[in-house]
Amino acid sequence: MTGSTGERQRVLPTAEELRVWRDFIETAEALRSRLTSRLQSESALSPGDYGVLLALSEADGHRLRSSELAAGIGWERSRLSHHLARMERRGLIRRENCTTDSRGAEVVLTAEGAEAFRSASIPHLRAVRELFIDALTPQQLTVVDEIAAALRAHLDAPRGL
Amino acid sequence: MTGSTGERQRVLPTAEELRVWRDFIETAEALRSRLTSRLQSESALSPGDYGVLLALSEADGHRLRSSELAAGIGWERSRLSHHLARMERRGLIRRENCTTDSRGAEVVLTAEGAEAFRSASIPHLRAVRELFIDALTPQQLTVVDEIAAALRAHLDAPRGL
DNA sequence: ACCATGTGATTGACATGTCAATCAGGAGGG
DNA sequence: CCCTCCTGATTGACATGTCAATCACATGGT
Repeated sequence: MTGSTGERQRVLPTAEELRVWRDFIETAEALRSRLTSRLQSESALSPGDYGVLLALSEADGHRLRSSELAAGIGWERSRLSHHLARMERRGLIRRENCTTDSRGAEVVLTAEGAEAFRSASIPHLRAVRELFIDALTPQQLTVVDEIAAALRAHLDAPRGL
Repeated sequence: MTGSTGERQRVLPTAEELRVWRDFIETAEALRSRLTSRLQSESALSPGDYGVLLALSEADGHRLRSSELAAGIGWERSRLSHHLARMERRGLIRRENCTTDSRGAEVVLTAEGAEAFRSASIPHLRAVRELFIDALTPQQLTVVDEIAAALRAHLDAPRGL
Protein backbone atom coordinates (compact mmCIF):
# COMPACT_ATOMS: atom_id res chain seq x y z
CA MET A 1 0.00 0.00 0.00
CA THR A 2 2.84 2.40 0.57
CA GLY A 3 2.45 2.78 -3.09
CA SER A 4 4.67 3.75 -5.95
CA THR A 5 1.55 4.86 -7.81
CA GLY A 6 2.43 8.52 -7.75
CA GLU A 7 1.14 9.00 -4.22
CA ARG A 8 3.96 10.61 -2.38
CA GLN A 9 4.15 9.69 1.27
CA ARG A 10 4.73 12.77 3.34
CA VAL A 11 7.27 12.08 6.02
CA LEU A 12 8.22 15.52 7.22
CA PRO A 13 6.00 18.22 8.69
CA THR A 14 5.19 21.24 6.56
CA ALA A 15 6.48 24.62 7.68
CA GLU A 16 3.06 25.43 9.07
CA GLU A 17 2.81 22.17 10.98
CA LEU A 18 6.24 22.77 12.41
CA ARG A 19 5.25 26.24 13.52
CA VAL A 20 2.21 24.86 15.33
CA TRP A 21 4.36 22.23 16.98
CA ARG A 22 6.82 24.81 18.22
CA ASP A 23 4.10 27.12 19.47
CA PHE A 24 2.49 24.23 21.25
CA ILE A 25 5.55 22.93 22.98
CA GLU A 26 6.86 26.36 23.88
CA THR A 27 3.52 27.37 25.30
CA ALA A 28 3.36 24.25 27.41
CA GLU A 29 6.88 24.94 28.60
CA ALA A 30 6.06 28.56 29.42
CA LEU A 31 3.04 27.46 31.40
CA ARG A 32 5.04 24.92 33.32
CA SER A 33 7.68 27.46 34.10
CA ARG A 34 5.17 30.07 35.25
CA LEU A 35 3.40 27.62 37.49
CA THR A 36 6.73 26.52 38.92
CA SER A 37 7.78 30.00 39.87
CA ARG A 38 4.40 30.76 41.45
CA LEU A 39 4.66 27.57 43.48
CA GLN A 40 8.21 28.40 44.43
CA SER A 41 7.48 31.94 45.57
CA GLU A 42 4.24 31.10 47.35
CA SER A 43 5.36 27.98 49.14
CA ALA A 44 9.05 27.19 48.63
CA LEU A 45 8.10 23.89 47.03
CA SER A 46 9.08 22.57 43.60
CA PRO A 47 6.53 20.79 41.43
CA GLY A 48 8.31 17.57 42.32
CA ASP A 49 7.95 18.26 46.01
CA TYR A 50 4.30 19.09 45.48
CA GLY A 51 3.60 15.85 43.64
CA VAL A 52 5.30 13.74 46.27
CA LEU A 53 3.51 15.51 49.10
CA LEU A 54 0.18 15.20 47.31
CA ALA A 55 0.59 11.47 46.86
CA LEU A 56 1.60 11.00 50.48
CA SER A 57 -1.25 13.19 51.71
CA GLU A 58 -3.74 10.97 49.94
CA ALA A 59 -2.09 7.74 51.05
CA ASP A 60 -3.26 5.55 53.90
CA GLY A 61 -1.47 6.60 57.05
CA HIS A 62 0.42 9.20 55.09
CA ARG A 63 2.95 6.58 54.08
CA LEU A 64 3.84 4.65 50.93
CA ARG A 65 6.33 2.11 49.78
CA SER A 66 8.95 3.84 47.71
CA SER A 67 8.10 1.89 44.59
CA GLU A 68 4.37 2.54 44.92
CA LEU A 69 5.05 6.21 45.25
CA ALA A 70 7.22 6.12 42.16
CA ALA A 71 4.52 4.33 40.20
CA GLY A 72 1.85 6.66 41.50
CA ILE A 73 3.52 9.78 40.25
CA GLY A 74 5.13 8.14 37.24
CA TRP A 75 8.75 8.65 38.16
CA GLU A 76 11.78 6.45 37.69
CA ARG A 77 13.07 5.01 40.88
CA SER A 78 16.41 6.70 40.89
CA ARG A 79 14.81 10.04 40.32
CA LEU A 80 12.55 9.49 43.29
CA SER A 81 15.43 8.31 45.41
CA HIS A 82 17.43 11.45 44.75
CA HIS A 83 14.43 13.65 45.29
CA LEU A 84 13.47 11.97 48.55
CA ALA A 85 16.99 12.43 49.83
CA ARG A 86 16.66 16.17 49.27
CA MET A 87 13.18 16.29 50.79
CA GLU A 88 14.33 14.32 53.79
CA ARG A 89 17.15 16.77 54.36
CA ARG A 90 14.54 19.51 54.47
CA GLY A 91 12.36 17.59 56.89
CA LEU A 92 9.40 17.19 54.52
CA ILE A 93 9.41 13.40 54.60
CA ARG A 94 11.10 10.60 56.51
CA ARG A 95 12.23 7.19 55.30
CA GLU A 96 11.67 4.10 57.43
CA ASN A 97 12.53 0.49 56.89
CA CYS A 98 9.68 -1.64 55.70
CA THR A 99 8.63 -4.28 58.23
CA THR A 100 7.44 -6.84 55.70
CA ASP A 101 10.34 -6.62 53.28
CA SER A 102 13.65 -5.51 54.63
CA ARG A 103 14.86 -4.42 51.21
CA GLY A 104 12.01 -1.98 50.99
CA ALA A 105 11.62 1.54 52.31
CA GLU A 106 8.54 3.34 53.44
CA VAL A 107 8.22 7.02 52.81
CA VAL A 108 6.37 8.87 55.55
CA LEU A 109 4.92 12.35 55.47
CA THR A 110 6.17 14.45 58.39
CA ALA A 111 4.09 17.07 60.17
CA GLU A 112 6.20 19.70 58.49
CA GLY A 113 5.61 18.15 55.10
CA ALA A 114 1.86 17.97 55.67
CA GLU A 115 1.81 21.61 56.72
CA ALA A 116 3.89 22.68 53.71
CA PHE A 117 1.52 20.86 51.40
CA ARG A 118 -1.54 22.32 53.10
CA SER A 119 -0.38 25.88 52.70
CA ALA A 120 0.84 25.35 49.13
CA SER A 121 -2.29 23.70 47.90
CA ILE A 122 -4.79 26.55 47.63
CA PRO A 123 -2.41 29.05 46.03
CA HIS A 124 -1.28 26.42 43.57
CA LEU A 125 -4.79 25.52 42.54
CA ARG A 126 -5.59 29.19 42.19
CA ALA A 127 -2.60 29.58 39.91
CA VAL A 128 -3.77 26.67 37.74
CA ARG A 129 -7.11 28.36 37.41
CA GLU A 130 -5.67 31.77 36.61
CA LEU A 131 -3.03 30.66 34.15
CA PHE A 132 -4.76 27.78 32.41
CA ILE A 133 -8.48 27.45 33.00
CA ASP A 134 -9.24 31.15 32.79
CA ALA A 135 -7.37 31.44 29.50
CA LEU A 136 -9.73 29.06 27.73
CA THR A 137 -13.41 28.85 26.97
CA PRO A 138 -15.25 25.77 28.23
CA GLN A 139 -15.36 24.54 24.64
CA GLN A 140 -11.64 24.94 24.29
CA LEU A 141 -11.10 23.09 27.53
CA THR A 142 -13.13 20.19 26.18
CA VAL A 143 -11.07 20.16 23.03
CA VAL A 144 -7.84 20.27 24.99
CA ASP A 145 -9.00 17.18 26.77
CA GLU A 146 -9.71 15.38 23.49
CA ILE A 147 -6.42 16.43 22.01
CA ALA A 148 -4.43 15.31 25.01
CA ALA A 149 -6.20 11.98 24.85
CA ALA A 150 -5.44 11.62 21.14
CA LEU A 151 -1.78 12.46 21.63
CA ARG A 152 -1.47 10.09 24.50
CA ALA A 153 -3.19 7.26 22.67
CA HIS A 154 -0.84 7.80 19.76
CA LEU A 155 2.21 7.83 22.03
CA ASP A 156 1.14 4.59 23.67
CA ALA A 157 0.37 2.92 20.37
CA PRO A 158 2.82 0.33 19.01
CA ARG A 159 5.48 1.81 16.80
CA GLY A 160 5.15 0.29 13.34
CA LEU A 161 1.43 0.68 12.80
CA MET B 1 -18.06 45.09 39.13
CA THR B 2 -16.64 42.08 40.95
CA GLY B 3 -20.01 42.11 42.54
CA SER B 4 -21.32 41.21 45.93
CA THR B 5 -24.71 40.57 44.37
CA GLY B 6 -24.79 36.87 45.11
CA GLU B 7 -22.49 35.96 42.25
CA ARG B 8 -19.86 33.75 43.77
CA GLN B 9 -16.47 34.17 42.21
CA ARG B 10 -14.87 30.81 41.55
CA VAL B 11 -11.23 30.86 42.40
CA LEU B 12 -10.25 27.21 42.31
CA PRO B 13 -10.55 24.74 39.45
CA THR B 14 -13.19 22.05 39.64
CA ALA B 15 -12.08 18.44 39.87
CA GLU B 16 -12.77 18.02 36.17
CA GLU B 17 -10.81 21.12 35.23
CA LEU B 18 -7.92 19.94 37.32
CA ARG B 19 -7.98 16.57 35.62
CA VAL B 20 -7.83 18.21 32.21
CA TRP B 21 -4.94 20.36 33.36
CA ARG B 22 -2.99 17.36 34.59
CA ASP B 23 -3.68 15.38 31.45
CA PHE B 24 -2.59 18.31 29.36
CA ILE B 25 0.65 19.02 31.15
CA GLU B 26 1.58 15.38 31.51
CA THR B 27 0.93 14.73 27.86
CA ALA B 28 3.08 17.66 26.83
CA GLU B 29 5.79 16.39 29.12
CA ALA B 30 5.53 12.87 27.73
CA LEU B 31 5.80 14.23 24.21
CA ARG B 32 8.82 16.30 25.10
CA SER B 33 10.48 13.35 26.71
CA ARG B 34 9.79 11.05 23.78
CA LEU B 35 11.13 13.55 21.28
CA THR B 36 14.19 14.05 23.44
CA SER B 37 15.04 10.40 23.53
CA ARG B 38 14.54 10.00 19.79
CA LEU B 39 16.82 12.95 19.19
CA GLN B 40 19.34 11.55 21.62
CA SER B 41 19.43 8.08 20.12
CA GLU B 42 19.39 9.23 16.52
CA SER B 43 21.93 12.01 16.78
CA ALA B 44 23.51 12.31 20.23
CA LEU B 45 22.11 15.83 20.52
CA SER B 46 19.92 17.26 23.26
CA PRO B 47 17.00 19.54 22.39
CA GLY B 48 19.10 22.40 23.68
CA ASP B 49 21.96 21.48 21.37
CA TYR B 50 19.51 21.23 18.51
CA GLY B 51 18.04 24.66 19.14
CA VAL B 52 21.44 26.29 19.34
CA LEU B 53 22.66 24.58 16.19
CA LEU B 54 19.47 25.49 14.36
CA ALA B 55 19.82 29.16 15.23
CA LEU B 56 23.47 29.19 14.20
CA SER B 57 22.74 27.34 10.98
CA GLU B 58 20.28 30.02 9.98
CA ALA B 59 22.53 32.88 11.03
CA ASP B 60 24.62 34.98 8.71
CA GLY B 61 28.07 33.45 8.48
CA HIS B 62 27.02 30.75 10.92
CA ARG B 63 27.83 33.07 13.79
CA LEU B 64 25.89 35.10 16.35
CA ARG B 65 26.60 37.34 19.27
CA SER B 66 25.93 35.43 22.43
CA SER B 67 23.14 37.74 23.52
CA GLU B 68 21.40 37.60 20.15
CA LEU B 69 21.52 33.86 20.26
CA ALA B 70 20.04 33.87 23.74
CA ALA B 71 17.25 36.20 22.63
CA GLY B 72 16.64 34.14 19.49
CA ILE B 73 16.00 30.93 21.35
CA GLY B 74 14.52 32.57 24.42
CA TRP B 75 17.10 31.49 26.95
CA GLU B 76 18.58 33.25 29.94
CA ARG B 77 22.12 34.23 29.43
CA SER B 78 23.63 32.12 32.13
CA ARG B 79 21.85 29.08 30.82
CA LEU B 80 23.26 29.70 27.38
CA SER B 81 26.71 30.29 28.77
CA HIS B 82 26.74 26.98 30.58
CA HIS B 83 25.34 25.18 27.59
CA LEU B 84 27.83 26.72 25.19
CA ALA B 85 30.65 25.65 27.45
CA ARG B 86 29.49 22.07 27.18
CA MET B 87 28.96 22.31 23.43
CA GLU B 88 32.37 23.86 22.97
CA ARG B 89 33.95 21.00 24.87
CA ARG B 90 32.31 18.65 22.38
CA GLY B 91 33.50 20.67 19.41
CA LEU B 92 30.04 21.66 18.18
CA ILE B 93 30.64 25.39 18.45
CA ARG B 94 33.52 27.77 19.09
CA ARG B 95 33.56 31.07 20.92
CA GLU B 96 35.52 34.00 19.57
CA ASN B 97 36.05 37.49 20.85
CA CYS B 98 33.86 40.10 19.24
CA THR B 99 35.84 42.63 17.21
CA THR B 100 33.46 45.54 17.74
CA ASP B 101 32.87 45.08 21.47
CA SER B 102 35.57 43.39 23.46
CA ARG B 103 33.15 42.43 26.20
CA GLY B 104 31.14 40.47 23.73
CA ALA B 105 31.52 36.94 22.45
CA GLU B 106 30.63 35.52 19.09
CA VAL B 107 29.41 31.99 18.87
CA VAL B 108 30.52 30.22 15.72
CA LEU B 109 29.21 27.00 14.26
CA THR B 110 32.02 24.53 13.63
CA ALA B 111 32.09 22.09 10.73
CA GLU B 112 31.41 19.32 13.19
CA GLY B 113 28.45 21.23 14.59
CA ALA B 114 27.03 21.87 11.15
CA GLU B 115 27.37 18.20 10.27
CA ALA B 116 25.77 17.10 13.53
CA PHE B 117 22.84 19.40 12.88
CA ARG B 118 22.49 18.26 9.30
CA SER B 119 22.26 14.63 10.20
CA ALA B 120 19.96 15.25 13.16
CA SER B 121 17.53 17.41 11.29
CA ILE B 122 15.61 14.98 9.10
CA PRO B 123 15.14 12.30 11.75
CA HIS B 124 14.03 14.93 14.22
CA LEU B 125 11.46 16.39 11.86
CA ARG B 126 10.24 12.92 11.08
CA ALA B 127 9.79 12.29 14.78
CA VAL B 128 7.78 15.48 15.17
CA ARG B 129 5.54 14.33 12.39
CA GLU B 130 5.12 10.81 13.74
CA LEU B 131 4.56 11.73 17.38
CA PHE B 132 2.60 14.95 17.06
CA ILE B 133 1.23 15.77 13.62
CA ASP B 134 0.14 12.24 12.80
CA ALA B 135 -1.72 11.94 16.08
CA LEU B 136 -4.09 14.77 15.21
CA THR B 137 -6.61 15.55 12.52
CA PRO B 138 -6.05 18.73 10.54
CA GLN B 139 -8.96 20.28 12.43
CA GLN B 140 -7.41 19.38 15.74
CA LEU B 141 -4.14 20.88 14.64
CA THR B 142 -5.90 24.13 13.87
CA VAL B 143 -7.51 24.12 17.28
CA VAL B 144 -4.19 23.39 18.96
CA ASP B 145 -2.86 26.47 17.28
CA GLU B 146 -5.73 28.60 18.56
CA ILE B 147 -5.44 27.22 22.05
CA ALA B 148 -1.71 27.79 22.22
CA ALA B 149 -2.29 31.34 21.08
CA ALA B 150 -4.98 31.90 23.71
CA LEU B 151 -2.80 30.51 26.47
CA ARG B 152 0.13 32.57 25.40
CA ALA B 153 -1.90 35.75 25.14
CA HIS B 154 -3.23 35.12 28.61
CA LEU B 155 0.25 34.48 29.99
CA ASP B 156 1.53 37.68 28.49
CA ALA B 157 -1.41 39.71 29.71
CA PRO B 158 -0.96 41.98 32.72
CA ARG B 159 -1.77 40.30 35.98
CA GLY B 160 -4.65 42.16 37.58
CA LEU B 161 -7.03 42.36 34.66
C1' DA C 1 41.85 61.85 32.67
C1' DC C 2 38.54 60.04 36.12
C1' DC C 3 34.73 57.98 37.97
C1' DA C 4 30.04 56.24 38.41
C1' DT C 5 27.00 53.43 36.16
C1' DG C 6 25.38 50.13 32.79
C1' DT C 7 25.91 46.09 29.87
C1' DG C 8 27.78 41.43 27.95
C1' DA C 9 29.08 37.43 29.54
C1' DT C 10 30.93 34.04 32.75
C1' DT C 11 31.10 31.72 37.16
C1' DG C 12 29.81 29.12 41.39
C1' DA C 13 26.55 27.00 44.13
C1' DC C 14 23.05 24.29 44.06
C1' DA C 15 18.39 21.85 42.41
C1' DT C 16 16.86 18.63 39.25
C1' DG C 17 17.06 14.66 35.76
C1' DT C 18 18.97 10.43 33.39
C1' DC C 19 21.69 6.40 33.02
C1' DA C 20 24.42 2.63 34.41
C1' DA C 21 26.37 0.29 38.29
C1' DT C 22 25.85 -1.39 42.71
C1' DC C 23 24.12 -3.35 46.92
C1' DA C 24 21.20 -5.90 49.88
C1' DG C 25 17.78 -8.95 50.66
C1' DG C 26 14.02 -12.27 48.83
C1' DA C 27 12.78 -16.69 46.30
C1' DG C 28 13.29 -20.97 44.08
C1' DG C 29 15.82 -25.16 42.55
C1' DG C 30 19.40 -28.44 43.41
C1' DC D 1 22.28 -25.28 52.83
C1' DC D 2 24.00 -23.02 48.66
C1' DC D 3 23.82 -20.95 44.46
C1' DT D 4 21.65 -18.27 41.05
C1' DC D 5 18.56 -15.05 39.67
C1' DC D 6 15.18 -11.36 40.55
C1' DT D 7 13.74 -7.20 42.77
C1' DG D 8 13.73 -2.77 45.77
C1' DA D 9 16.34 0.85 46.40
C1' DT D 10 20.46 3.67 46.52
C1' DT D 11 24.60 5.65 44.54
C1' DG D 12 27.86 8.08 41.42
C1' DA D 13 28.78 10.43 37.40
C1' DC D 14 27.30 13.59 34.69
C1' DA D 15 23.82 16.77 31.83
C1' DT D 16 20.81 20.39 32.46
C1' DG D 17 18.52 24.56 34.78
C1' DT D 18 18.12 28.67 37.98
C1' DC D 19 19.79 32.33 40.77
C1' DA D 20 22.92 35.56 42.57
C1' DA D 21 27.54 37.29 42.34
C1' DT D 22 31.26 38.64 39.68
C1' DC D 23 34.31 40.40 36.00
C1' DA D 24 35.63 43.08 32.24
C1' DC D 25 34.81 46.45 29.38
C1' DA D 26 31.89 50.46 27.39
C1' DT D 27 29.85 54.90 28.09
C1' DG D 28 28.67 59.34 29.58
C1' DG D 29 29.30 63.22 32.61
C1' DT D 30 32.56 66.17 34.79
